[in-house]
Amino acid sequence: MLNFSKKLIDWYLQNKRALPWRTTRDPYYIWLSEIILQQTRVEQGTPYYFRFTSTFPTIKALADADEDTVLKLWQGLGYYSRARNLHSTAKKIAYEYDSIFPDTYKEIVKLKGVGDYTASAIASICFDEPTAVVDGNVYRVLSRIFGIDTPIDSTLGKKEFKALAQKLIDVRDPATFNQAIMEFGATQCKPKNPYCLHCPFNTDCIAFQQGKIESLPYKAGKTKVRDRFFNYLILKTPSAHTLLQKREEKGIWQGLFDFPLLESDVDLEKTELIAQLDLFSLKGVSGSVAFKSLKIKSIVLESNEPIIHKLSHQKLNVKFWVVRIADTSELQTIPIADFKKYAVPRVIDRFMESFDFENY
DNA sequence: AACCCGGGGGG
DNA sequence: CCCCCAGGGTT
Repeated sequence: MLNFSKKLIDWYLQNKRALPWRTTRDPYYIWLSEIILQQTRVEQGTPYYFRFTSTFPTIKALADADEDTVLKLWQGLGYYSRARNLHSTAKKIAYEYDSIFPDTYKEIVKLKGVGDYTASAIASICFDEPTAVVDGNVYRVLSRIFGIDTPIDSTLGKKEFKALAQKLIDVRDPATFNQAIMEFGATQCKPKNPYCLHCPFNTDCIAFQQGKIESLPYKAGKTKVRDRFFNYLILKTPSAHTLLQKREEKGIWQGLFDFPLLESDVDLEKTELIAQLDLFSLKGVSGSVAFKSLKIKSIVLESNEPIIHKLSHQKLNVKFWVVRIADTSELQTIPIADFKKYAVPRVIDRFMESFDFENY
């Protein structure tokens, strides 16, 4: 096509949104925005961008924070490894690179939590390096305009689209080109109901000409969702304390806190739960503590129906059980009033918003 | 190559 | 209900 880049950039200059990170080329802010925006819509990520830039105005401020503080600020955004890698990389840049952000794609892509897309975005936007970004928007725009049906979730597809984007990029202004193609995908060449009728490419676009807009981009993979059954035990002592435990192991919500969790293969009734509690243990002050060894006063299921919490590839069936126990020195309990200081999964935060600890 | 990792919103 | 979002890491 003749002058793809010029058409695209002309469209962009007329239609771009005023986004907060578009007022700077400081690699710290661009990097931060890119990490926040991974698999995340602009509207969802923007409040977090403001939160982070105001709490941590410099990369050193971020580096010097506790990981728990960073995770708390990230709470609710999901994909928490992004926050852990963000913090780890901030420390590295602050203390090994004297707070100087690396300035080439080759060096940037080595950073933890930074892949091909993010490195290309930072290198082009901050340092004018002509390396093409390929995100979900770019797949959509290129697959449609050029009529490419190679699966975007295949190795071949990734290579093919990267090469095409790299061929098309405007080496005179890669920063604008990269942002333009993403903006175009986000607001014009949308997944559903794109604005084809007044699209600057509608005479070129193969998908539009052939009526294939709905079927492109093509994805081969199918994500299968597995069912899990979570029983959270909300301990309550006479002094209004409860127990939160940090999730250290790999898996969902690593680094966040939650209540003692008994996972089962199926949904449990109260008698079944009590049977399984025989073998259940908690993280205690010194080693694990058998649930049986506690002085149980009552166990009450908070709501009859499990709360359904959907993740991309898991369907969580969550029940909250309130367990009144006697005071014990075996457990490092916290005042329930301190709950809000901890980074917790969304499903727990939401539950606690409408839960009255006093009633039990 | 396949799988894992959150949460929200649009249609 | 399904799909997608300024993807990256691990196995």
